[in-house]
Amino acid sequence: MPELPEVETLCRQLKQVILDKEIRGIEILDPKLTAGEGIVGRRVLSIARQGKVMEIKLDDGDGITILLHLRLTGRLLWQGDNNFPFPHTRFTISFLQGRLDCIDSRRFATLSVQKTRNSDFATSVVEPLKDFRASRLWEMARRRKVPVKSFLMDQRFIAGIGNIYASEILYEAFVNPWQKTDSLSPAKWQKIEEATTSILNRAIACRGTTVSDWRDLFGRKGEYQHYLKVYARQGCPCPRCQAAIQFMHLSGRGTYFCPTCQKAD
DNA sequence: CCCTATGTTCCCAA
DNA sequence: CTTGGGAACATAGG
Repeated sequence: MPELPEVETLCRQLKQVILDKEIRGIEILDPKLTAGEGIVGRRVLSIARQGKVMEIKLDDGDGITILLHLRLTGRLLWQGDNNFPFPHTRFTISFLQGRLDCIDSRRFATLSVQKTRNSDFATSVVEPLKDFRASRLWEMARRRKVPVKSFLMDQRFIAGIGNIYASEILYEAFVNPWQKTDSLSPAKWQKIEEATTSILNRAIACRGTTVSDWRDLFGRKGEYQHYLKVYARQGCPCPRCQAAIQFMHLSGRGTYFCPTCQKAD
């Protein structure tokens, strides 16, 4: 469910409620999850995101970091009034001011606690809103023969783009999802760079895309679903040329595109 | 009962 | 080594 804009939304909202607050307790309700040692009594130093991974840094000399990946159906919900936990609540972290619940029907979400790493080593993984440059994409992709949609969604190369935004980005950039990365022109990479930046920023401003499960930290739906141009719109007219949006599988994932606007080079 | 699903990882075959 | 396909994980909803 959560891709980069959704995780970014949660990070920003979490800062409003738990930054500098002390953890009073943790309760693990799903036996699949084991982490959680040593966080009680610590204070939240910072909340950040790397791709779809949330990093909550806690203070102390040997600072530790909570790492959370929500996978497909994970949610975070702030319960300011100590309400009863929702069904499928997998763990809760309590503060004096309220409780942070992780709800996850399919139980794919992962939680871990690690010693805080000193600084980010120069990674080769691109963060779309930081160092996303067409030249860099070209450099990574020029010797590969994967479909460009698979490349955009490959977290080893680019952090945070999932199935919804990959379809939207390629539509916006006039790129065919099946086109192999080694055959994309620099001009197309430039289009991809621009589309990615504008779409992800707008989706963040909309607090994410709610097509089924997604809710923000306070239980509200996002708004970007109103701006989707191809995702989940098979048969609808293309906003640019009126051709029917098509749906096909690519590497096992539903892929939406305009057969007219997104022809391969 | 059938199919689908916003993610990731692993196994296997070409 | 690269790439693609399929299954697995576990569950809800149409």
